[in-house]
Amino acid sequence: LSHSAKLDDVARLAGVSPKTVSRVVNGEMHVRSQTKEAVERAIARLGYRPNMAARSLATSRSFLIGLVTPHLGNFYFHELHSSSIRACRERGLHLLIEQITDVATGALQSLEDNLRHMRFEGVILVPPISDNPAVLDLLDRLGIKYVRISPATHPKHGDSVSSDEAQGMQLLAEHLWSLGHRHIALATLEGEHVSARRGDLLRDALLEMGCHRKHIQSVALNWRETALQAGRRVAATLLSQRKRPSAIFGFADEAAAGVIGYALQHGLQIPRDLSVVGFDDSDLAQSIWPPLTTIRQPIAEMARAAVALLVERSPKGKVREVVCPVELVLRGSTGLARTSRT
Amino acid sequence: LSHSAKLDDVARLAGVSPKTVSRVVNGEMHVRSQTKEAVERAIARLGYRPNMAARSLATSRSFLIGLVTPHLGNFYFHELHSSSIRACRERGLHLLIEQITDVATGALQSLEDNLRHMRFEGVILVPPISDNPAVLDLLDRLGIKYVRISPATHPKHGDSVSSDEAQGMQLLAEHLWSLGHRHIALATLEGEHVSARRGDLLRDALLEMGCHRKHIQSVALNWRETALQAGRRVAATLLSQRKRPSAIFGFADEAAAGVIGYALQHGLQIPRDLSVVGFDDSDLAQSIWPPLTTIRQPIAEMARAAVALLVERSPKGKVREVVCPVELVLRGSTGLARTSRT
DNA sequence: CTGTTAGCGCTTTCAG
DNA sequence: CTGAAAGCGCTAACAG
Repeated sequence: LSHSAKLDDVARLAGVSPKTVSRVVNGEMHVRSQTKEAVERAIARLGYRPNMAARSLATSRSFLIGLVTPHLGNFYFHELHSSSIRACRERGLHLLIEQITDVATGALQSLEDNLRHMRFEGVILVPPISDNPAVLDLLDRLGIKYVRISPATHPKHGDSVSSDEAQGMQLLAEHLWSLGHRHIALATLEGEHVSARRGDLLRDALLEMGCHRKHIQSVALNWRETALQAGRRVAATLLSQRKRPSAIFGFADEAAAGVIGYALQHGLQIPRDLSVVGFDDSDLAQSIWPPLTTIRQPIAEMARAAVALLVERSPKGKVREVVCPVELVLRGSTGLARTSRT
Repeated sequence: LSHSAKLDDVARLAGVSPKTVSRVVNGEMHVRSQTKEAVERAIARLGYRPNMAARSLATSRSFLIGLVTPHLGNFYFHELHSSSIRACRERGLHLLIEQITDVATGALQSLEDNLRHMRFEGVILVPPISDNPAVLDLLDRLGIKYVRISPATHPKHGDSVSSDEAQGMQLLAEHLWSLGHRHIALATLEGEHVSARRGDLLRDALLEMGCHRKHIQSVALNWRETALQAGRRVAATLLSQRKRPSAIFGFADEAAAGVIGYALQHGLQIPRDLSVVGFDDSDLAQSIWPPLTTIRQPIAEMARAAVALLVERSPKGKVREVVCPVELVLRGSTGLARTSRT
């Protein structure tokens, strides 16, 4: 097992030409199974592994996928990152994470540098970057394929993979409504992207169900604070009102956890006095008490779909939009609404 | 701005030889500033970017650093990952994350495949993988440089970067002791690695301070549940005892948060009835209520040190062990111990 | 200080 | 079904 056997070494040992070895390695057909076996034996004996750089140079492929993501360490992002790594590996590709904190400043230039340097075969855009026009333009200009995860704006602008957010919000609305909740508060994120959109979708679903517009209250949170803090702040605001909502939706599980934390601490019982729902089905959802009723999106599946879109050539400029089903996960944070109070 | 200008194109436009361009690109000296400027102008005009693959092939360098990490999405790991990415970028390297969930099964083989395929220039080992003998052996066998983050076992086995855990535990012990705490419980993780070691260090510090051995109670948690859940479970156990500790240490902020959550929910006030301390100074520490007294380790600095160790050749097989200082972060989760109770 | 030559390890033509 | 030649874009080693 020499320190690094080359293709030629394998060829010599197997008594064939380099090209034949290459064929076997790349799984091309038109190789007699007998020679193929001989080559495979030689490969095994020498512990041969193709040299990525050489292969890249010859094929002008990079075998690299980029993941452009903000600097956020919560469940959703982590899950998306690791699922993407796995999805790439399944196809013999490698994933490089390009973290871009601040789209405003020189970060965009630095992203451009990296994109041109790495020659990614495709790029996955994580929200809210999937809605960032500057990044979209950059990619278009560089002619790099990309797929947008859960975009909320610029429809038909590139391939995308989303979960069925509308369906999720519908499920949540039905669930809360059926429990008798009529005063519902929505904590969403400000800006133009999925999390922000969730509030609208939930409101629409509730209105359609017959909920009074005035009984739906929404609070837009900013990105400065952690979702947990934001949740606490929202709870503080909402629960100090004379007329309190009987249920609160948090744009993410972390926010919902913040709401619960604040409520418990101030003597409310959940779900007796307040129902809380989240989004993501993160590990937190099961870890806190009471465990969170929430919506699960199939992140691993979404990552796999994204890589597939990148790899499989799109049919003649057709924009492809994959939508994955979501699931309502019922847990202990929701219960019957108590008879209305002042 | 052609779609991909090569070194030769730049050379032609600048009226110099390819080698000279190469020199400029790689910042070698011995280039007259006049020619250098001409080359730089040509590079700018053509939007030239070196081709990684070609460069790799020629230099037999990969410009790639691997980060071997378990599948864990909490603050510590996220911070370590993104800090490492940045640290690599600062040196013109790229970081590839190799996630290895289950060291037992074929994961080790798959890791070997990847390591040999990618030809990393070095590998960063995240705990508890930094203590995994199988992985260490593999790396030694493949002759790949590595640096262990916060190893707890196999001392002197490769370069390492740690935070000064003993100092951290000392600070925590002093803090709790000075507040009058005499019955202290330690929630640690089972196994042989940093988090497990913390309990011992804290116990030692407390003993030295004069704490009765019998008044230090420790609970070892397993990896099955989330840290938050583990924290809740520990709290449930400890707080149901006749003789309750007046302070609890959680091996990580998440665990401490679990303790706090459980305690609040069961009518205890913090820190009036119970003081809680954590480790990491994660975002959670500031987000929950009361905010957590904890130890901060300088993760970004540690990542930078790790990359530095990988890049700068070690002096003649000397094992280098970098230890970074930690910091006690005082917040609201600790307070004076109440006069002892039954 | 600058240029020339050769080749990194693989894959692509294009012939057998 | 298999092989020979040429080259991907860059840099090493040597010359000048």
